[in-house]
Amino acid sequence: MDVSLEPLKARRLALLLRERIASGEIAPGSRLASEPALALEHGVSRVTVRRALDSLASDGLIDRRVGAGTFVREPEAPKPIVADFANMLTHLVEMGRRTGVHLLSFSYVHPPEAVAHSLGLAAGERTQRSVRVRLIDGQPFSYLTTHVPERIGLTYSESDLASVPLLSLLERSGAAVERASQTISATLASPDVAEALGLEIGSPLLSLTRVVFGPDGRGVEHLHALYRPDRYSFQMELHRAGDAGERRWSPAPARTAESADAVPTAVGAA
Amino acid sequence: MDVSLEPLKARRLALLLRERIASGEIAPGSRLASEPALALEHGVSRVTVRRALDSLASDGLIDRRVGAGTFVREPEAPKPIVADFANMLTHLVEMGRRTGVHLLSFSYVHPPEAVAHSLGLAAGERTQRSVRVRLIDGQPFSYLTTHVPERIGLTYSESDLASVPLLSLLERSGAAVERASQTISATLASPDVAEALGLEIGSPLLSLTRVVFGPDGRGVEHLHALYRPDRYSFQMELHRAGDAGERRWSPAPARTAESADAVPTAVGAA
DNA sequence: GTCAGTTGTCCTATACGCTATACAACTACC
DNA sequence: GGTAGTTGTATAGCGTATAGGACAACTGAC
Repeated sequence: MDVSLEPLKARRLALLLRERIASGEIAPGSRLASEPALALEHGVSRVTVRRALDSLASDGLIDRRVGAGTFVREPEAPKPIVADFANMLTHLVEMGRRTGVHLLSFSYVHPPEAVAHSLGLAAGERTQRSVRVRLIDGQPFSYLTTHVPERIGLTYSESDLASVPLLSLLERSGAAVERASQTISATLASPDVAEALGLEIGSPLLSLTRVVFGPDGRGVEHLHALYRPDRYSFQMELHRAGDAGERRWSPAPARTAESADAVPTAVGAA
Repeated sequence: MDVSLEPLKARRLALLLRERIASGEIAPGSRLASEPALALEHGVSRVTVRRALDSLASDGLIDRRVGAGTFVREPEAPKPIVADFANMLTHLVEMGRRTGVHLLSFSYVHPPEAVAHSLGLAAGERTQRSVRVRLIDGQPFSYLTTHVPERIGLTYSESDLASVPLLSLLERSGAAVERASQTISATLASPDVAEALGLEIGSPLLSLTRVVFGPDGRGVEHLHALYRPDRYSFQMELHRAGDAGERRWSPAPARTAESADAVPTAVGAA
């Protein structure tokens, strides 16, 4: 995908409509508001509206019919992956086997201070840094940047990383994983990430930062993952735990990956 | 909040630099490349570079000193709220008491198809729709849209909703909550949400969709929440559960809100 | 102090995103 | 068939982002 120099207002409107379509707020098959109506609604000229729609049309999201209107196309979309939480890492390992991986970068570096601190490294200690893109059905859906302390990273090779899930490699090397801490947030696609994931710059991304610790309490892996929200989201079930008046809840070891995939897409794709 | 119309190339460069700073790739306190150097490196004019830097400076990310250079400022982090997962709803109830709420909208409507379906409503059945903005320290951080079946919504008033947490209202009305299903994703700020949260249109947002069910299996509440990622993020601890070779993990009833706030800001604020 | 290098400010010229308007071709509906 | 409403196309003009250059004020190192 070429870096499309889409102007400001047009780009914003395109992104906004894209989101509404992806979230099901505008149902597939239904007619979009007319170009003049959209222009009025968003306070832009019709030319700008058309540029935004051009972008959606070229991505096959909408169907324009002269004299009739523009319609939301039925998504031939491969259903998004829904990651379950209760057995999260298990699921990830399975996924690593089912999906493809592109290794974009592999090197030993001095990690950013934040990474070094979270891993508990000594000053000046190096890490193995890898950047990978995960694919499902040939479509990229996640952009992973990992840092592993050099002493551990040396136990496997670059080609290992391109084929075997990292968690398996870590266990194989004897660096047992004991616990992990992770944070979920949201961010925008920077140019390099956008290109790798086939997105426009400034598209929304799910962001996950996970630090995995070994039994000795030392950091084993620092993962920064960026997900395309239209192809990947997190799903969990909460069940009541505790007395009636207590209002305590806990995540439940919910459904399997298969049943989770059967979740209504309008919810799962949000 | 004025919609700052940041141009194309400047915006891109600003985004890129913002990411490099946030990720720690450019360490706090260190000097940035000079403006002419950045211009050359990114193939833009110095004017454009300066516009990008203006944006970062106005956000307090960098410090420009005439004759010396521009430096990455030490983040005086306004600590973001970190929501813990294990006891999620409990935390939410507590938060509802500590934080402020603005009720933006309150009405009875025919819900979108996706909402009606997830709540298990009959065709044509109405819901009570409310839009609220949550504040912490007077700063908005979440935009909540809820749908509650009409029969339940009638048990409390508009003013109740503006002061008492919705979950408490539901329990007070006898509609005991049994389990919930939720999905986490990411999206962009639409104009109305952007204004309510004090953001620019197109800013990234954490998106959470939760459907709460009663003991009879019927839907009690449909919540669509949008969070400012710089003020709110999700945090969880994962602990190994199961045998050594099994690689099973489960969320842990982790730390309290206080200790969670002590998480390195570079991670929590990503 | 000297000097290379930095940010701050101003200028001109060009490129282009955006608006506004008009009209043609087409479609769905009455 | 008529008609209102739609998308497709073209035009002109305005505002502004961008490029490129020049100079001043300032800093830090030598």
